[in-house]
Amino acid sequence: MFSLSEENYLKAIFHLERAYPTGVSTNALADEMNSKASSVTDMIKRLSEKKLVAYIKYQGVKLSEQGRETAVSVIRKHRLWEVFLVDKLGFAWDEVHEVAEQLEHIKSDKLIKELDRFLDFPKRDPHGDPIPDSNGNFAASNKVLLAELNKGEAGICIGVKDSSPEFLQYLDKNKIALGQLIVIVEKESFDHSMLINLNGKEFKISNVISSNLYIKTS
Amino acid sequence: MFSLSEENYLKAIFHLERAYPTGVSTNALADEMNSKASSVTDMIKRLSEKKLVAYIKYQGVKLSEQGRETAVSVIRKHRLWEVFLVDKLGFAWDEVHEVAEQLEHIKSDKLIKELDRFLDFPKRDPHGDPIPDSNGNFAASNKVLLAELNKGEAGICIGVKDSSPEFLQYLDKNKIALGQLIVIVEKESFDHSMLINLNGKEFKISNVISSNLYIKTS
DNA sequence: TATAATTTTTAGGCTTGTCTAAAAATAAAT
DNA sequence: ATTTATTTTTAGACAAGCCTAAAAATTATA
Repeated sequence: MFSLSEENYLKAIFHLERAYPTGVSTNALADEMNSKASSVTDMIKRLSEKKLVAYIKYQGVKLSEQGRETAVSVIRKHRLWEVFLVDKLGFAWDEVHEVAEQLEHIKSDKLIKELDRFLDFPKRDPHGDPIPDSNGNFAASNKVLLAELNKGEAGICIGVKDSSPEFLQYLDKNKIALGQLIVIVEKESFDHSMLINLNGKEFKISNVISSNLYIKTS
Repeated sequence: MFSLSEENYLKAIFHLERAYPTGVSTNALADEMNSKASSVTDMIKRLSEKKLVAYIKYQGVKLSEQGRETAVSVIRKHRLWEVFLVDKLGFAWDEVHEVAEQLEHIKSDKLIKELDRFLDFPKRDPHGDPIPDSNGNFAASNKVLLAELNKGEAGICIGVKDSSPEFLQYLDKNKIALGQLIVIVEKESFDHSMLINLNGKEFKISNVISSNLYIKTS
């Protein structure tokens, strides 16, 4: 069993490994954890002693197999709880993160197994992020950012990159929900803004928006 | 906001106050918390500085109004989660305690409000213990121990005093569930064992059993 | 390639929550 | 009413996690 703090560090390293494939830097982790570099060095040493990460001084950290398993299990729990909060308790998708941050640390295999069943084995959380299965495997998804599509192309919105309340509320306000078909009517080459069609209604969005929406095209 | 440890101490003090109305002793608390008397003294000092308990050296502790509120709120959360685990996730009543011990510390007013609604505002947990309302009030109940009844009397089983897995499994095995009508056919004055009638079947139980079953007679 | 800037680590300190061992206070017993 | 036993508190230590400030290592720049 690992502490709450250890689990949070592992989760952060997991998320940062995509951006830092050669090793997650101390400062990047400190930034992600809202802590100081010295605290990160301390924790990394502890995680390294427990064989949860591979650590070489001045070269950042990588998760070990066991570290990855633990991180993914926490992410699985986080996302299942998010589904619970939205589907069963009526939370909005911008309200779930903080509570799920707490619930993800509850330790009980049976609880997660039964929760998964109770929720009917969901594959994605309310923000469209994939829920890893109990073996730690993520469903492969051919998602692409809306910003990468061109005029005339279309696809279904399947997730958000930025899941801040501000962005999610913007989407709610403009009736952009997961599952929504989006057709690109025009694309401005200068600022990369787009004119999109949602259920017959045309709507203009900036590149900031299109760079934070995941689309399934196939 | 209080720490996990502080919440657990407040909860323990709350439960012990019934047995120690003049003040909960350091040793009793240490015993309940599975810790040492010196640790308890330390924590009591911290709780006292935060005005959660009234503490006089060598005379034990009592909860302040704020301490009681906090303890009751934790108990409310514990019992609501127990209902969730049994009613929604299919846990047995002897499997819920450990998980509820973790879930009771999740901090979110909205979560508890919505959970309560989702569970249809339950009044009792799976062991028959009352769930305090959001103002901290317990429903008054005229429950009595089965052991206190005499030959010829009858009542409905509404709760357990001992909620250990061993006792709960004993009850399951012998088909004694909450809501069950129990009639006392005979009572042995020597060892206080009883012959009881459950749905027409007669069954003998010792005083240990009857002293741990709550009955509603009215 | 030396120097400057940045990143990372070390050193030392703080709080929470725990412990053991010893001292002090209270309660029990002769 | 002393002595004995028990309970409670104090003193001092320790680990986890965090911090600041300073030193060391690395990277960038002139």
